[in-house]
Amino acid sequence: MATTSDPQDIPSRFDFETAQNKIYDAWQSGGWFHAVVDPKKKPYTIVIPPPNVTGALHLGHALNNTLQDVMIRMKRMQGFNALWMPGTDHAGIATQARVEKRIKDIEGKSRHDLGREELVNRIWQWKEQYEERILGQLKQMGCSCDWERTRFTLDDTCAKAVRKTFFDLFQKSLIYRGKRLVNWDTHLGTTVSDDEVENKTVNGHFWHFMYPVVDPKPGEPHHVTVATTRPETMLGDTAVAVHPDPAAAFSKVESELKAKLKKASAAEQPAITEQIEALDQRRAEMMGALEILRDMANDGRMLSLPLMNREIPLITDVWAKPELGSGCVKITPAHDPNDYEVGKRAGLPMINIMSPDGTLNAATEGYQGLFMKQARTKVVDDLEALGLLKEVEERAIEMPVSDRSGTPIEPYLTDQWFIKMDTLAQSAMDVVESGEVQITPERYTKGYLSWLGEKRDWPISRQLWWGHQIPVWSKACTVQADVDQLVAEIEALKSFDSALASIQTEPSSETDPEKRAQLGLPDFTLHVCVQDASESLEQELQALGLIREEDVLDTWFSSALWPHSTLGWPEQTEELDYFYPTSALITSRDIITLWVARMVIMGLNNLNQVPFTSVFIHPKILDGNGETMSKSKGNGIDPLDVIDKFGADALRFGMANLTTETQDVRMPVQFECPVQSCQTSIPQTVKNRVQAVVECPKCKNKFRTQWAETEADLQLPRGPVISERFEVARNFVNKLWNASRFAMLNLEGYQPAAINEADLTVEDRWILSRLFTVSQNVTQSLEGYRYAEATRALYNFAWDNFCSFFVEILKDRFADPARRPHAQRILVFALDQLLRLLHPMMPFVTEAIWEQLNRFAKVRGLDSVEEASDCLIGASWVEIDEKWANPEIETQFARFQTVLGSLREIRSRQNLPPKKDIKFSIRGDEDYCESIKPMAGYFSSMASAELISMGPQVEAPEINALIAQGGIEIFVDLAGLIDVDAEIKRLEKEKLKLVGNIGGKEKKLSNEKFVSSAPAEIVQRERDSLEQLEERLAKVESALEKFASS
RNA sequence: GGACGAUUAGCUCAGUUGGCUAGAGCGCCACGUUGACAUCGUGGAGGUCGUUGGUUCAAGUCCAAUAUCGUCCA
Repeated sequence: MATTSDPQDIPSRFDFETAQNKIYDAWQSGGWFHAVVDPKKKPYTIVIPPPNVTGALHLGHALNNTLQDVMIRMKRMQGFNALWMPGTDHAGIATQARVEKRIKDIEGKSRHDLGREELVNRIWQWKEQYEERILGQLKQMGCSCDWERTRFTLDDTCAKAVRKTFFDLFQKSLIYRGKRLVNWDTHLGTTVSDDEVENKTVNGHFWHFMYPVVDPKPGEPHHVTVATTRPETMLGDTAVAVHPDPAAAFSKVESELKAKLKKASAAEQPAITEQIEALDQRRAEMMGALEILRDMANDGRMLSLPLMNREIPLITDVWAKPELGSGCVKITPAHDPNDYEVGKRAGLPMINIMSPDGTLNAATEGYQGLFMKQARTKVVDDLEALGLLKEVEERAIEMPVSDRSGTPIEPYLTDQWFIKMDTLAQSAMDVVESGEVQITPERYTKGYLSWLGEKRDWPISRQLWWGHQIPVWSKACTVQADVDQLVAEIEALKSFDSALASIQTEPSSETDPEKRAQLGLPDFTLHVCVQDASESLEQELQALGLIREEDVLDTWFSSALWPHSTLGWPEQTEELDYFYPTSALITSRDIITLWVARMVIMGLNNLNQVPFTSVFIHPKILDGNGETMSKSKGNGIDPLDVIDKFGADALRFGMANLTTETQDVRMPVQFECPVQSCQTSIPQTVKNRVQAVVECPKCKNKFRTQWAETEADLQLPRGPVISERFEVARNFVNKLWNASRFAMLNLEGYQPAAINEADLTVEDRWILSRLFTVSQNVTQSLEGYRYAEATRALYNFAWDNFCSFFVEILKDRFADPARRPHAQRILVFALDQLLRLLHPMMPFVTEAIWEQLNRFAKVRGLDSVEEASDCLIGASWVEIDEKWANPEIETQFARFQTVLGSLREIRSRQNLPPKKDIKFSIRGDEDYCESIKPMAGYFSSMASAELISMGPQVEAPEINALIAQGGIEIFVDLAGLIDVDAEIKRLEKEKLKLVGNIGGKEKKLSNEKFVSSAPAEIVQRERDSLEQLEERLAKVESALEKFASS
């Protein structure tokens, strides 16, 4: 940014590196980001989707935050009290896993070596470091967040909201504790939610085992065969199931296959027919045996579970599929979701065979201490030794894997806290169905509704240390009398207050009293939930022997409160009153259910008001291969690298430019050679993106990537990963900068004054009319989240209208002292408006130009002049009076553009140097010529062409080049210049094209149906167009004849 | 298995309620640099709109199948 007042010193490139920090500081010190409650203004609020403190921001964040800032800046300029609430998320499991791994890698210590307090301390240190980095990245991008309000999902304000909410739901009995089969991450030692589990297809085996039948009767088999992909779970088997009605099951499968066959295409049919035949054969072979097994089950026959010397029943259950395997299925209720359901239906015991660390527990006798994988080998070997292994099949199996640690998930039966979802989910469905909350693009509402529609209870406890610890103190009570006594004791406590503490009794999950007695299980567990951190009550409860729940809450619990917790809830702050509900939520689609739905639920529960009225779901950025970008793949782009190379404005404009409604976007990425003199772009491939060191194919120097680890590799310079897709935007920034530079260079002697409408030239009216259209378009597009449309409108206007025509025309006018003052005023006004429109997308360069414009033309305007605001960020949004919309002027200007284009084309095809002056004439009707007249002078300045005559009777020069279009003919006098061959070639080509077009039109118009059915105006348009084409053809033909005869 | 999206120029993408010769940027070709900009200017080449059927006077656009890719859910 030039600080001198001499416009000559403005550099021809925008120095964004220097400008960005300076401008950002100025915005901050100007207090532009801080929104204070002001009843006189309308609020506009966005809460940031808080980035996880797990690591630095990636390009997806850059996109997400750009879109928010664009909206906030526009609304701010429109006069709204715009608040963008920033903050970060503690991201429970993700962050803890990350820090634990780091400590393990560097110090070789586990979390248990450190202890809870120390580990949490370490994570706080990590958080401080990454939060600073993340917020720094947002600032570099130009985000205008209200930093004074920055929140963290684990800070005191959020903690208060969490405890209040938990207490409220607990009191309403919407939170409960229960035994459930959960996804267990053995590496991290915690439950993970379904959403944190990824299913992978891997090559595995399908083992067939034989379980001996106890005392088989004559005619009954001595063994039952079961098959499994997880042999080790057999140690926890409590039954084997067979279908209660095999015949019915077979017919059902058969009729399904037949139905499918009917619908199937010819290509698919043979395969299905084959399946039906196989089924028939199988039925014939197996039906008898299955029926015997079914009868045995009904008769209460027992099986002997090998290795464990336990007897387990043969039962009937529909989960057993006669069409698969042996038709029998082993049931392990504590370690498989489907078996769990069977176990519940049949009232089977549920034997947990695993410890939290993933080793087998005492229930497995000889297998205790082995990891599941080791146990698998041993179980298979042992069964084989007993002669009970029948067969091993190779097979692709689905394996659930933890997102966070990459270890296989073990289904595990354990006590967890849940939120009951039925009424809560319904409330969140209602507000979307009624349109109170609107999701854009609309198609995402379907997923939102169907997910909520399942109303699955939400498991909220996590066996972690990093997070909000569950505020519940519990104690087991052997019998009811104990419960009553304990409740009385609690209620008698000095600090007890029924408004602040709520009591729940949880009956044992073991419903059989005898078994409870046998296993020494209590009848009840008493839970006390304490609303606010109250040291005295907590101590008194502990004195009574109650122990605080060690688990923490799912990280999404605190995120769900984000729109109101950040505004101070549960305190009734004036901010909450004023800024809530927020206006828009802008986020990515993968967290619609995890986050968006839950915010709606919690907002409604806590405030009886939706958290936001509009949700925009933006696209995802994929790499050139269509894969999602991620650091673990090596195809991730650091927004800071893009900013370094192209500037923050280019990053932002580029991001907005690819935000269309329908599509995810592919962004091919490259390494950039870090050698200053080289900077070659090296396309990323699946191969080179995982290498630690890459060699530049051009300069042969090596550079390191994110994978570099060895001392030697780390010595190499780093090669950033960038994408050339930001070049367009960078060039656009530069174009704007230079057009503005042109303006500054021509503002000497500028005198502000209102513009007299009568003085406006055609091009002035044209640019005003365009400005009106574009500003409308941009405003409407952005308000509908159609960012790409807005960028296109701005790009085309700024480049094609403003720079290529308006500024070019002004060059001529600036040369004339009489016309200069007016030209200056209109240019200053147009630039002023353009800057405002571009500011939300490209805040830095527009602010830099604004500052210069203020230096040379602080007072400006159209109908009246006034002093412009010091900062563009605080300027008002563009509102052009509709009176300037002028279609006639746009048509008139288009004629000028056509003539100019024709001249350039002739020049190009005749190979005439740009500076070579030419003379030309136009033959056309009066009206046309009249409309060209005011701009006739610009043909000289813009095409070095002099208009020598114009009118209906103009004679063609003896030797000429011709272009006929739009009902006129343009003749360029080429005496002594002409390249006849080029001219003939060109004319013939045009003739060919015209003949083709005319043929098409004639055919269309001779079609009786078209003429009679199509709207009259469409038919007329076709007729006019045909007439014009024919006219043009006649002119081209006569020109050709002339060359032929000469 | 279900839901949703995509398929248009070599590449990345636009294309409103069906209606003039389907657009842009990059890349490519030709020409051009002594005052806004070579991160530029001027001109040009390049597309049977995935495939097949249907509706219509008229289909890139609507409908139905189908193929391929992607995302989410099971």
